[in-house]
Amino acid sequence: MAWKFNDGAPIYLQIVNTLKRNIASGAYPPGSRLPSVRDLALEAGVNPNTMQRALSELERSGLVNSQRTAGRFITEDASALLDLRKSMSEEIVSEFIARLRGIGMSDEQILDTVRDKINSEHKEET
Amino acid sequence: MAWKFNDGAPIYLQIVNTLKRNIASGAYPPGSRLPSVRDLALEAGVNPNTMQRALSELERSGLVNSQRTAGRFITEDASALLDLRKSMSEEIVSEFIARLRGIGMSDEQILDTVRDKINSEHKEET
DNA sequence: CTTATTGTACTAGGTGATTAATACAATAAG
DNA sequence: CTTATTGTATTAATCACCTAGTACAATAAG
Repeated sequence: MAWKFNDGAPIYLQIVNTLKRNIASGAYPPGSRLPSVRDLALEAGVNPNTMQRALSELERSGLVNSQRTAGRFITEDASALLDLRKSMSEEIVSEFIARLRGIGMSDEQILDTVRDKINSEHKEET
Repeated sequence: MAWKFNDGAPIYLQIVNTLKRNIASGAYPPGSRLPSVRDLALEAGVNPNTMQRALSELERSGLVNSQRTAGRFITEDASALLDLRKSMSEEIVSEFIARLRGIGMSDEQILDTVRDKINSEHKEET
């Protein structure tokens, strides 16, 4: 089934984020082989060129490396993966706090909001 | 000085968000008059048409109303502003939690991360 | 060796976003 | 009344993104 592309941002950038997320979460383990460009494109429901472009971006960041005819592989570099995870959460948290402050919320309110949200979801155990 | 446009999302959508943020935070008080389309475009560093498009979007959501030649005004509807603030924070928090969960973080880790981030910033009082 | 698969490159076309340059009616301000 | 300002509409041109289709060299698999 095709992946979901929400905002108006370029699809290839959204794909990059999705792939990064899958790498950071371990869904694509270190050293594992990625599906081929064509298969990934089919899976995502986009043109192979678009997927190729997204993968080229990942290449530049060193998270994956391509071996001409054997396929693409996730880096074995454990520290790179730790860095990825850390930098991603850093960015996500910073952006989150900045956004809520931007609409006039205090730090206490921000923390409370997160706590409430998590707790309210845990209550929904029917 | 021109506004900052980060991601690859369409500028007019980013402008809509910026304006919503300014309304939600009270930077643009209820009933107050917005700068003209041309002035806002100049301030944001975009073409007047782009600003016009963003403002038309805001119009549809009922947050502002235009009076032909007198200018544009923020709605006086206090409840609409409360709703805006609430829905914006709802969306921001939901997206935030989903993102961190997406890279494999537990709810406890998420809460800790926010707490740490806020506390670490408070330490920086030279 | 033969063949299928892989990453990669290239051209072309369509679409939407953005800019540019005007133009106009309504009206607040003088 | 006259004038400047306002929101709004229109047309055209440019650019990035996306899709489509094709092609090629390298190599793993048979």
